[in-house]
Amino acid sequence: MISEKAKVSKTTVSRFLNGKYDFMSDKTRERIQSIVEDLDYRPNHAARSLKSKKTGFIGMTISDIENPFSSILIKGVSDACMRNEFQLIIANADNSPIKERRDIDSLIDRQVEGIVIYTTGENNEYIKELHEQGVKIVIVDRPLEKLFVDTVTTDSEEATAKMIHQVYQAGFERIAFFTQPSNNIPRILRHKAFLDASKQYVEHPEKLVYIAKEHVNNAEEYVDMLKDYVEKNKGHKLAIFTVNGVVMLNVVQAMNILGLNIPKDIAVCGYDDLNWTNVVGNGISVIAQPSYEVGFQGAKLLIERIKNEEKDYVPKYIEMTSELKMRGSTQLEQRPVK
Amino acid sequence: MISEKAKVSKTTVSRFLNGKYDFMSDKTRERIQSIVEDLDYRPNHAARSLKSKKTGFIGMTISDIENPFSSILIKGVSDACMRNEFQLIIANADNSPIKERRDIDSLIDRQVEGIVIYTTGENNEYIKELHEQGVKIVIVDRPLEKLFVDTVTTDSEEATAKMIHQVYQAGFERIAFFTQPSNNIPRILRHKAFLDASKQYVEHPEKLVYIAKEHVNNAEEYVDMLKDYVEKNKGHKLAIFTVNGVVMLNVVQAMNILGLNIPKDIAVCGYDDLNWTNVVGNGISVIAQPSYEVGFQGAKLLIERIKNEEKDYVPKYIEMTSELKMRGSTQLEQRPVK
DNA sequence: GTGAAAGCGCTAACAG
DNA sequence: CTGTTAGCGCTTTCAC
Repeated sequence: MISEKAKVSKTTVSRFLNGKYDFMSDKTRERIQSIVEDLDYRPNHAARSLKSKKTGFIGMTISDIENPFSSILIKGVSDACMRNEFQLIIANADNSPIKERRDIDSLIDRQVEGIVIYTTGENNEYIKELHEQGVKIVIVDRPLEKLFVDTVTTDSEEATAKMIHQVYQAGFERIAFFTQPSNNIPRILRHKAFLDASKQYVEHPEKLVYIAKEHVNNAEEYVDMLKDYVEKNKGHKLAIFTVNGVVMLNVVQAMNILGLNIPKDIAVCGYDDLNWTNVVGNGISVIAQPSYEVGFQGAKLLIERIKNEEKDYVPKYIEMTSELKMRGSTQLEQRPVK
Repeated sequence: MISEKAKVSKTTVSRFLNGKYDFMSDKTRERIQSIVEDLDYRPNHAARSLKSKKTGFIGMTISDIENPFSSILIKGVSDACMRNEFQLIIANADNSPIKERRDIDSLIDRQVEGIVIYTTGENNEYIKELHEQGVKIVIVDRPLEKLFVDTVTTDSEEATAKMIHQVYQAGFERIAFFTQPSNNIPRILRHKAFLDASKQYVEHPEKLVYIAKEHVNNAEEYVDMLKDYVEKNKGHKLAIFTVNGVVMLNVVQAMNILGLNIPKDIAVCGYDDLNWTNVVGNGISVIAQPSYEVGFQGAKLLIERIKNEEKDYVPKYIEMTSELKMRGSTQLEQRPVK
């Protein structure tokens, strides 16, 4: 098509399209250029991929796209892809490990050159298998149990410990840990950090752990846990640490239902730094994870792996630092209103 | 590969892979089947696309993926795609019309079979051009000025009017409209609906319109607007209607800074039903848009268009009904705490 | 029922 | 500097 009009071979056109201008005269280049622009010509990606074995696709599986946490992570990944001329394909696992597996398969079918996995946490074996088969993978945010593959995550243990210490030292006498089942590493780490950090302030921190059901926004369940906590710890200055943003929202909601005030009745702190947290009460103290950076660095790492095929793979582990944003919710004295 | 092992031609294998079992004996079918399973064989999508002209890709551009509103819309689109065996490719325009254009181009380059556009609102001409060139497009959430192409959206005018009426009738004497520049249709519609509905309750509703800058979370700007509103309307029961969730968050934040109480000092209502809105104060009254459905129906419509090529294109316009969720923020008397 | 052959649109090796 | 040739992995005619 182009080649005919320009009276050159398609090889030359191909060269032009790939920017190999050294291999042709200026005149040829200009001639092709004008025709390409004239026709607004778009090379066919499928054909290109077929021949070159490079699709320019990167896949990403998301444990739950509805989680507000996900969007900023996606943005980081997406930006890193764009900058390197990769096109991102996203698959939403909807919190289902089965769907996650299917998603990964489907991405591989599409010949993605690498996969960014924000995992449900229950496909470790399968991911390992794929990695060993040579599928390029990077794990973001939620590490796998064994670090056999590149991973970018945040410092759950340190950040959690720091927050617990700060809140105890602010004068609160009990901190409860509101969490969900420990089916992924960050939760396990945060749980552990909570117990470790707490034991120097209270006798039985494990009694202060409340585990809510996963994937359910059940106000009642939280109301019950809250009641239990208040009852068993009467006469003390209470606080709650939430394992993630979903739990935090539920806790705040349950407190509203019970007419409990933050922080007068119970202080609240924890993950994540969602945009509403500085709008509730006098602001909730939160741990802000560098999610954009996690996504961006993760994808960058993956792209490096794709570009530089190395013989001996040594998995990289990058842990990014979270920031504590201390706000009104963890002060003993409530900030005067007005 | 497969064909060798099964001692049949690749034609037959191809037939098998495409489920054309009528064209082969049971024995052949079984033989191929077992080999395919053995080798865990995955057909190459690029090659398939090249020949068949069907990539099985659907593209989607998002005006701003960080907007919490986007994720649920994406989910709807994604689900509809999955169900029809399309793979979704997402591109984030980051609120930039220029990037949006590039994204669309890039998707077309990838030979997507159709594009779902959640537009920044400033590429109408270009979208029209593409549509006329035969690119399959569906517009979701934010309609274009002229409805020349399939569109799925919500009933902005009706919902806004309803909310305004309800709040005035609840006894509030002024409702301010906090918005952003009218660079997309829903905002224009909501603005219009606000003015229309308000004029039977106040003299100059246009004086109650406050336009914040776009894309900026500038607490100060909102604080200033808020002060202005309070000052100019002293002695009245005040309310605010927000054009979207971003504005709502900013308004609530600014009220916090000023120490203003919802709804005692000012009632707040508007778009959108973000998960935190029932956790602030006694809950904020909101308009809940059926975003998932908009995404799902939009993609479904697009897929129908892809599957049934028709001669004369008559654009469809689907308007879905939003739900008003009335909560504590618009009650004259504050619900007693505790 | 099955296969041979052609070709989708492109890139890469080799030749000139 | 440029073109010829082969072929990526699949589908699709057409022939047997």
